[in-house]
Amino acid sequence: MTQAIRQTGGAPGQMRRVKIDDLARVLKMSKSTVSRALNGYPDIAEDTRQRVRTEAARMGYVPLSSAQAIRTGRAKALGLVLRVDNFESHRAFLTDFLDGICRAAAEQGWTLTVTTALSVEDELSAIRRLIAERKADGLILPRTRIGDPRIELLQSAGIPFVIFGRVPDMKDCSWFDILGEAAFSEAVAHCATLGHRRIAFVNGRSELTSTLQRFEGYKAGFAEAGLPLDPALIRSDAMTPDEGRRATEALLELDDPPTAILFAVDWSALGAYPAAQARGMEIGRDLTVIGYDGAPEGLQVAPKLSTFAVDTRHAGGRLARLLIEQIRGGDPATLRETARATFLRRGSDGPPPDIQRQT
Amino acid sequence: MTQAIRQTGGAPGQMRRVKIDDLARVLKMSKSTVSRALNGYPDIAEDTRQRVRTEAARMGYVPLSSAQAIRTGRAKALGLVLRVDNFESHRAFLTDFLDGICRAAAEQGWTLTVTTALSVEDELSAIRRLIAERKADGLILPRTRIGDPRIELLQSAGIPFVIFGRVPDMKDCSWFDILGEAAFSEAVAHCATLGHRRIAFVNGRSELTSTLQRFEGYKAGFAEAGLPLDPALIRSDAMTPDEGRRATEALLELDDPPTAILFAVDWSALGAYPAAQARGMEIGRDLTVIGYDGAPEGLQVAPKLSTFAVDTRHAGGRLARLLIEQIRGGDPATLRETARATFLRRGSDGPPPDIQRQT
DNA sequence: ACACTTGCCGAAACCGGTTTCGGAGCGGAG
DNA sequence: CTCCGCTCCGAAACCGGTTTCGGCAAGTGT
Repeated sequence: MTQAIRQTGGAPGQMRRVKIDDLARVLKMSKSTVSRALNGYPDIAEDTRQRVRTEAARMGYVPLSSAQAIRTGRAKALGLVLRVDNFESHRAFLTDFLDGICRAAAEQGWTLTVTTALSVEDELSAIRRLIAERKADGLILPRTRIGDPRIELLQSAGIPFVIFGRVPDMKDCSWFDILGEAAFSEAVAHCATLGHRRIAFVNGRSELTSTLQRFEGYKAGFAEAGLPLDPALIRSDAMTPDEGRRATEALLELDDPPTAILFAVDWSALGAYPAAQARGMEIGRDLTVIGYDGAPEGLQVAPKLSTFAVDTRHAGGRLARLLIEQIRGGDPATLRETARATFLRRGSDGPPPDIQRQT
Repeated sequence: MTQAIRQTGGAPGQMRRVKIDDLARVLKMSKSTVSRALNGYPDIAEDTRQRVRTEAARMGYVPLSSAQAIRTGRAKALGLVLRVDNFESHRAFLTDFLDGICRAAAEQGWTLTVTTALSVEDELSAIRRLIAERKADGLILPRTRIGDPRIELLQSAGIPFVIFGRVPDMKDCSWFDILGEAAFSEAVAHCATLGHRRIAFVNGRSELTSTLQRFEGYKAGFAEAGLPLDPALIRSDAMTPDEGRRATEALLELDDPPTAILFAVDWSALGAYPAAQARGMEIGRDLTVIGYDGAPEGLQVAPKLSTFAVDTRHAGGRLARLLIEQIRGGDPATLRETARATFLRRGSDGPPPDIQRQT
């Protein structure tokens, strides 16, 4: 790969950029021909196109994206606004997620512009700024909430966007999502097969759409297993280990406590460990715990946390591709994809104590 | 704040952008006057400037950054390439770091373009791409390594950059850094004051410049305290809990084991907990452990990890400001800043067992 | 009253690309 | 031989800003 050729008489450090006029001059062609050749216009002879391509590569020509942007209206940049106020949230998955987006974007010559926000208003104004300056041609919306204001904003502004999650009654929305409901009905089925009958559920923050879906899966699992649903075994709004611990304690103090607890979030499932330990219970033997997310922290506890792993990198990649497709004119309603979380059975689940005694 | 006024006869959803010509027409001025008024040129009457400013705000005019970029050569974007291969690395600090950068950048109307990389070559080519397309006017380099190839690349390309860390003999480099050496000499002094004499040090990945600096601080602390340095008490390349655990085990198996262990990285300090537990030792009483980073995971263990907290958000903010300053023409050699980590005394440190018995 | 600044603004060039439009050159049909 | 259509390319307009340059009007000195 011989590229980035040293410029003629440039100063040693500060070598000048190769621009399209330079390329055209060397090729003895007009710059319009060069541009059209590079951009795949059909009215350019294949032979000419090849000559342009190779010379461009030899001279290390890279079009200035901002110059293209002004005419094409596309900055070839994706936008991502991260909420950093809810202290935990992404963290563990963030690098994977970003990597997935960036790789997929880079493949097509796109980049990612990120911004952070501390509140809803902050988030919306960040989005507005991004699109006003055209720092992004479209947006990826993580953590969709019920009645998400970002969606309304973007739809009314006519800006392409794709959401990580699903919104129920929303037309003209593109999305990628992990089927949380499938995971939790599978989790219930798994526990039922092991012999559990009292299976609790500790859900996450209730304004998120994913929370709703996971709960649906939990209920569907009970229906399929033919088990009765007990409202006392259902908690929500636990996102942290601390909240998970308190939820676990409350559940274990019931007259008829659960033998298995399903957590919508790994991070809160970690709170079950100190709670169980405090009561002299051993997780995996006296109490089954299953999480969701595939957080690496689940490997640091003993026994290791059984969980439904989400391929966040893959999700990021798919989201980026869907969004680019949409920006290029694809119909949002057809740009939808889902994937399943994969169950990682590790040490924190097993048959309930009464079954164990029988054997 | 009445902004984003509805356009004249635009379609309901797709309202048109206000461009500088629109603004000029409404103001009955030439667009060059408008531009110069907005950009603070001195040859514009103050009265005119005010009229332009208020009308711009009223109409919700935001200049198209890519259009400005083509003439000014500045995209008003900072670049950040994240290494995501070394599985841990940023993670816990990433959102804070990003937030710091984004807030500081946004204050001045700048944005952040991020890319990920899985290897050194990947990293360098990502940087090249960013600057070739001018997706970034300058770069922030986190995690500086000894003989960092990114620095050479950027210096020879004449691209502004600022490093999070310090490089010893490097001229014309701008940086922000936390004084790791100060933290570790303080840590040694703290332990010595508590009565410890055998104070071990478990350092991080040896190719990082910060690793070197923390070790310098450790040595300086011994010199100041008048204690003898024992090479047997010094380990390195521990970045994960697992590596931290193994290092701790090795240290505790010495004939004359340490009574305190200083870790260059919180994440590896967490490994001391299972190691101590396995030997029936209680951290904070039988063994003093002090970390560095201020990772939130340190709050999830018992006793809570004493550590030197780094304000990563602040670091990001300062880095962004220094870089913008440099892009605007500031001299890199003068754009340098450092800050100190603050010791958070929690539960994992205390006097050594022999002292405790005496009292 | 006259030249000479000075303050302030408009016209036009420019940045680096993309896209429209028209036309030269050529082959085949009539 | 002419006319037509097709292929392929160049000239020029264009995108939305910034910056240079020059000129008009008012103010100043004499």
